[in-house]
Order: sequence, then structure tokens, then C-alpha cells
Amino acid sequence: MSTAALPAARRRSPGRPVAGGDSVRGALLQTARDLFLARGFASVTIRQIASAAGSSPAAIHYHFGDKLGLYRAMLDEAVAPVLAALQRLGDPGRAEPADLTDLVRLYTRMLAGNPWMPALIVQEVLAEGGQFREQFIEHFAGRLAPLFIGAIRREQGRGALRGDLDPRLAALSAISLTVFPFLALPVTSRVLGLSPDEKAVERLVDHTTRVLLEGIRAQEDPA
Amino acid sequence: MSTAALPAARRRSPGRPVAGGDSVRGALLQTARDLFLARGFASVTIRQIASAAGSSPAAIHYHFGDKLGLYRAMLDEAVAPVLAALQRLGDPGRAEPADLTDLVRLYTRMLAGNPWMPALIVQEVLAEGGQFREQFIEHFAGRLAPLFIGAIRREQGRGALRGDLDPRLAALSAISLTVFPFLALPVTSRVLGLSPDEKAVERLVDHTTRVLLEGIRAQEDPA
DNA sequence: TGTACATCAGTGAACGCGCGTTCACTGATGTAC
DNA sequence: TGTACATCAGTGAACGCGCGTTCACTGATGTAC
Repeated sequence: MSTAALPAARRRSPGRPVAGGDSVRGALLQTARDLFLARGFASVTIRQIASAAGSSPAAIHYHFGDKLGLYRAMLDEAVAPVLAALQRLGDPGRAEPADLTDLVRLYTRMLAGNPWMPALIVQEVLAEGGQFREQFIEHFAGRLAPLFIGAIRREQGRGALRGDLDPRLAALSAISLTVFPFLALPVTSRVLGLSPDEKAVERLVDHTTRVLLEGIRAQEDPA
Repeated sequence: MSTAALPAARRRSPGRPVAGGDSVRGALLQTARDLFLARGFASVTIRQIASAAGSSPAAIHYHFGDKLGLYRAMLDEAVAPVLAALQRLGDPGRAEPADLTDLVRLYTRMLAGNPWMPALIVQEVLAEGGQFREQFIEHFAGRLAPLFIGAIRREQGRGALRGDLDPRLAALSAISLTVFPFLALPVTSRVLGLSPDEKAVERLVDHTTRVLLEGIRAQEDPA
């Protein structure tokens, strides 16, 4: 039984790898996303990432220059497709601007479909010193907020929402109801027994939109 | 002009300090709270804390054993008074159980009155690997959630809230509307122009309770 | 089509810095007699 | 009330580890002729 001296795993030998294999670069990016977003920039070492990706710290330097370079590349790659979708949504050339229900539904599905996003928001936007806050404000929040406020103002103008409603606070409520359940899932799954599966997400969307719309609509019987 | 050799600040000399001075221990705890909650455990070094508190790394070892010991002591001290207040609230011997409006108002004021709490929740509860998640669930969330659900069930039983409402989702909405605005302040202050001053907090409470209560109350005219 | 050479995509080992921690020491304070 | 001594509340300097980074090298691949 000579199990003792077995190499733990097939290690890549020195020299340029044969073509067609899976790229070290891609493995590093994916591993970096998992580890950085779960535990934060400072808590993760490049040795941990390299080892989990089956590579070496030097490969990180080769591809990304340094630790921060890897981090930024990971963020760019993760965020790009979501950013593109948002860009299309805010396009003023669209036939019909999105209404409040659409926005809540779309935002909720975006969060549900990209499980790394809540971690990104917590670690890199809301936490002080987060690397991504400025970009997030410029590209996400700064674009979404006007869409919410615009939708509220339009429906308020039609008399469908209370006239004394502050559109900024109403937008805040909409975003709170939409985003917080995903941020708080590690807690609510335990104290409220909530789960993130697809059926639960749809029930959440229905509940949220109903609470929001009932909560801000014009009263039929003003006292 | 012999400014070059001036000592940067009055430094404590070796030996036991004279009595009546402000304690190094207290200064370390307060500085640790500011730095740890703003930037996270791993990003802050004990040299930074010691230096900002006008002390030395060795003093941290003397009082708290190690870095984690300082961190735990800081958490305990910060959280103790809030925990005590919560304990009184959940006391079953109280004459009247808190209703939903009371709970939202109380929770909001707790967050507004302890500006370090949102940072604590983001850094140490919602972030993966947060040191405080278990304690938070046991002592805060695990106690608050039943109070919210209880209040909702009671008002539902009276027919004041929609009968088809899931009390767990309604509690989630209440907590979302209450907590998220404080977590998101670094972002909303810039994209929505919101401020955390006292007047704004009171307007927020009024808005939130109204949206919530209108959003979940029984319909006068069921279709 | 061969072939020589530059380039590419990495590796393994070493380096220096700064981190948490520890050590030997200091001098004011509390206490027993 | 003095005084001797133990204890307390720290300090400054040093230690070792592990971190991000760098260096010299390797061998497959692409390209010019």
C-alpha cells in the first residue's frame, strides 16, 4: 500500500501547455470570482486562488499583472453581460418605457439569475472601501434609479399613485423590497425558512409587486 | 527653524501610566470599532488600530490576547446595550405586544441611533464568512422575526390584513423596507439625494409604515 | 514541405516586506506589615 | 504613618511566517524563408 507518496493531483508540467486544453486564464477568473465575492478581496490570497484553479501564483502575475488586476478583470467579466442588458433597457429609443412592475420583475430575475450579484453588492458596493462602489453607482444605480423615478412620476401624473408621494422615497421602497430579500437570504433562510428556488422567487415577485403597488397607489376613498 | 526633529505627537512613556488618564483599553475598543466595521476584519491591521488609538500592538495582546480577541470584545461591547433593549421588547410579561407600526418605528430608530449598525450588518452578517452572523441570528434576527410574524398574524386574525397574505413574506417586506435604506445610504445619498438627518429619518418612518400598511391591509372592495 | 527561431503560456523557487505575535523590560500603583 | 514588594498597565524591539511579487527557466506553438 504505497498511497503515501502519490501526487495529490495531476500537476501541469513546465513549458507551454498543449493547445486545446482549458485555459489557465479562464480557470483563474472563475475561481477568483467565487473566492473574492464570497470572502472579500483582502481575505483571499492569490495562492488560494491559484491552487484552487490548479495553477500557480506566477500565472496570475503573467495574465493580470497583480492581485488587483485579477480582481478588476474578474469584475469586468462578471458584470459585462448584465450591464449590456441594462443598457438596452434604458435605451430611450424603446417604444414603451418600462413600468414599475416590469422594473421590479426584471431586477428580481437579474438577482435570482446571477447568484454572485448579491455577494458583489454586499462586499464591494455597500461595504465601506468596496472596490466597485463608484462603478456600480455610475453604471447600475445611477441608471436604474431614474428609470424607477420616471415610472413613478408617470403613474403619479395619471393619478394612479398618491399625489403626496415623494417619488424618491417610493423608488427607495421599490428597490428595498426588490434587493433586500436577496442580500438577507443567509439570514432569512434560517429565521423565516425562505428558500431561493424558482417557485419561491416567482411567489416573491408576486408578493412584492402587490405590496408595493397597493402601498403607493391612490386611495379610492380619501379621508 | 528646527522643525525637522520635532516628535510627531506626545507619546506615552514606558511604565504604568498615571491613574486618571483615559484608558488605553477603551481607546483601543473604540478605534477598533471604527476601523473594523468600516473596512472589515482582514483589511485592518493591529498596528493601524494601535497607532490610531495612540498605543502599541503589544497593548492589544496585553488586553485582548490577540487580534480576534480585540474584535470579539469590540462586538460584545457595541452590541450589549442594543441587545438589552431588544430583550425588554420581547419580554412576554409586557402588557401589550408590539404592533407592526411600533416594530418598524423602533427598528428604524435603533438603526438611525447607532450608525455603526448598518456597517456591522453588511460586514459581519450579510457578507459570507462574517464573524457575527451566528450571534446575530441567535440574538437579533431570531428574536425579531417572531415579533414581526406575531404582529402580522394577530392583525390578520382581526381581519385588518389580507387573508391570503403569507406572514413570512409580509415580515420580510417589513424588514426590507426598514433595514435596506440604511444599508444602501452610501449609494442612495448619491443617486436619490437622500440624507440621514433626523428630519429625513422621521419622514422615512412615516413613508415606510404607510407603504407597508397600505400594501398589506385587507381590501375594502375585494374584486 | 522543412526547418530555425521568436513568441507564448506557463512553472518552481526565491525574495523582501509587513503582518500578528512575543519577549524583556519599565515605572506607577496597591497592599501587607 | 512608612516602607518593601508584588502587581498592573503598559512600552519598544525583535521574531517568524506567509503574503504578493519577481526571476530564471521550460517546452509547445506560430511564422518567415
